[in-house]
Order: sequence, then C-alpha cells, then structure tokens
Amino acid sequence: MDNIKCDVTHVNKEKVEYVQNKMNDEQSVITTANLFKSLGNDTRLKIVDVLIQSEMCVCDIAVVLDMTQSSISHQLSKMKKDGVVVSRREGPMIYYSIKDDHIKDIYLNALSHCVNC
Amino acid sequence: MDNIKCDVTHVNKEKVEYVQNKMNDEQSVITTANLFKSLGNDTRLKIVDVLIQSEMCVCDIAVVLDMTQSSISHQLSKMKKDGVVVSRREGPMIYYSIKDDHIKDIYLNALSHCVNC
DNA sequence: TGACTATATGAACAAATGTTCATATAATAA
DNA sequence: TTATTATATGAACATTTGTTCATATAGTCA
Repeated sequence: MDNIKCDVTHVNKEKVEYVQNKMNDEQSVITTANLFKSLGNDTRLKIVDVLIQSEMCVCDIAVVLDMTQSSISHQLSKMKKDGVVVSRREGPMIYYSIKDDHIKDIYLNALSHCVNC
Repeated sequence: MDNIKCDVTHVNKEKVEYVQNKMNDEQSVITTANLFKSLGNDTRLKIVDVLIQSEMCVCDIAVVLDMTQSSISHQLSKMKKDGVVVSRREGPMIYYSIKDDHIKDIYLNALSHCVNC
C-alpha cells in the first residue's frame, strides 16, 4: 500500500492530486473566509440580525443591543469594509442596512441550520 | 421629533420596539455566530474546501495544504467540536469529512457570492 | 458664528486565537 | 514485547481582536 506512512513520500498520491485539481481557487476561499470572519462575532451577527428586520441608525442599534455607540460604530465600520452592510446619511444620522439579499440568504440559511441543532 | 438626540430618552422608540419584537432568539444568533467563527479562518475553510471534494486523513490534508500535521489536527479538533466535520477511524488513520449537506450548502452558497465580487 | 447632536476613529489594554514544538496516545507489524 | 506510524494535545509565544475612553468630524439649529 502506498498511503500507510504519513510523510511526503508516502501520502495517497492519487487522492491528493485528485483533490488538488478539484479545489476551488485559493483567493476565492480566502475571500469567503473573510466574509465568515465578519459574520463570526456575536456583536456583529446581532447587528446583522437587527438590520435584517429594518435599516437603522447607529444610536438605535446601540439601544436595541444595549451596547455603546462607539463599539457599534467600530463594528459597523468593519462590516462596511467587508461588504456586509451599506450606509446612507439622512441629516445628522447615518442609516445602515444589509448590503444585499445574498448576504441575508447566507445568514438566514445558517441560522435555520443552527436553530435545528 | 422623537428620534433626533441619541440617548436613552430620545431614540426612535417605535422602531426600536418593532425590531426588538422581530429579532431572532439571542441564543440562536450566538450559535450561528459560532458556526461562522469556525468557518471564518483561512486554514479551516481551506480544509472544508478540501473535504467538500473527498473525505481525507489528517496527513493527506496537511500535504494538500502544505501545513504541519499538528496545525491541521488542532483545527480539525475545533471544527469537530463546532459541528462542521466528523471523523471515522480506519486502522491507524482517521478520516475526516464534512458533517452534513447543510454545512456544504452554507459554504458553497457563500463561496458563489464571493466569487462574483 | 457657537452650541448641540450623531457618528467616526486612534490609542490602549485585555482577551482570544493560531502556529510551533515537544510529547502523549493508539494502532500495526515484527 | 519493541519499533514504527498516525493522530492528538498541552504549553508557549506572537498576533489578532473587541471594547473602552477620549476626542475628532460633520450636520442642524439658533
């Protein structure tokens, strides 16, 4: 057998090559990991959960989640940079909302999985 | 107007209450954030990408990703704990695979979003 | 203009994270 | 039993992350 010893000369070469050929583009995987990283934090995902219901200004999000304005603003900045939310100004206030329906789908799909666990 | 000043007595109360009533259960959101956290790391998501193609033993994953056995094993342990992968022993080797199709869907759905960005 | 409000942001600090190294555990074969 | 291999895991260390605090920016109104 060819795959008994775990070093560079004894791996299961056929399987390794098969998988290497079918793997997705590394940069796409890294970009996807960054999206999951952005969603993978309690505070940020709670913000997403809020914005799924309605666009909202920073202050009201802070009230809903009982956190400081600064903390919410920092996390919104990160999610905006990461392509999860967008913002629009209305007078002194800035309203945030989920960037697009695909982000909503990704969240709600994972949520429905986790609710059934 | 009732929502001009950002402190506890001047928020947009109607919107805050509306959203608070529609928000998802906090524990479900936290559980979902933990799933995203598990997927939100380059190494771990590359492992997922590999296991989407085929179940694989620890050593071969390490070869495919050009990383140490120890590092891969640590990350597999975490993903197993987080419900992303499962394992089965075959002699001296332990084969890992994606836990279920819903995890695959969550990954591939996000990947297809990120490829188009 | 100046006073007030909403949001953003840099610095600091503690906590969490990921890799490496050394070693332990467990299976196989002689 | 001993030797070898596959995997797991604890400790250490450097890096990253998330919150707080103080302050800056920008809009509104008088």
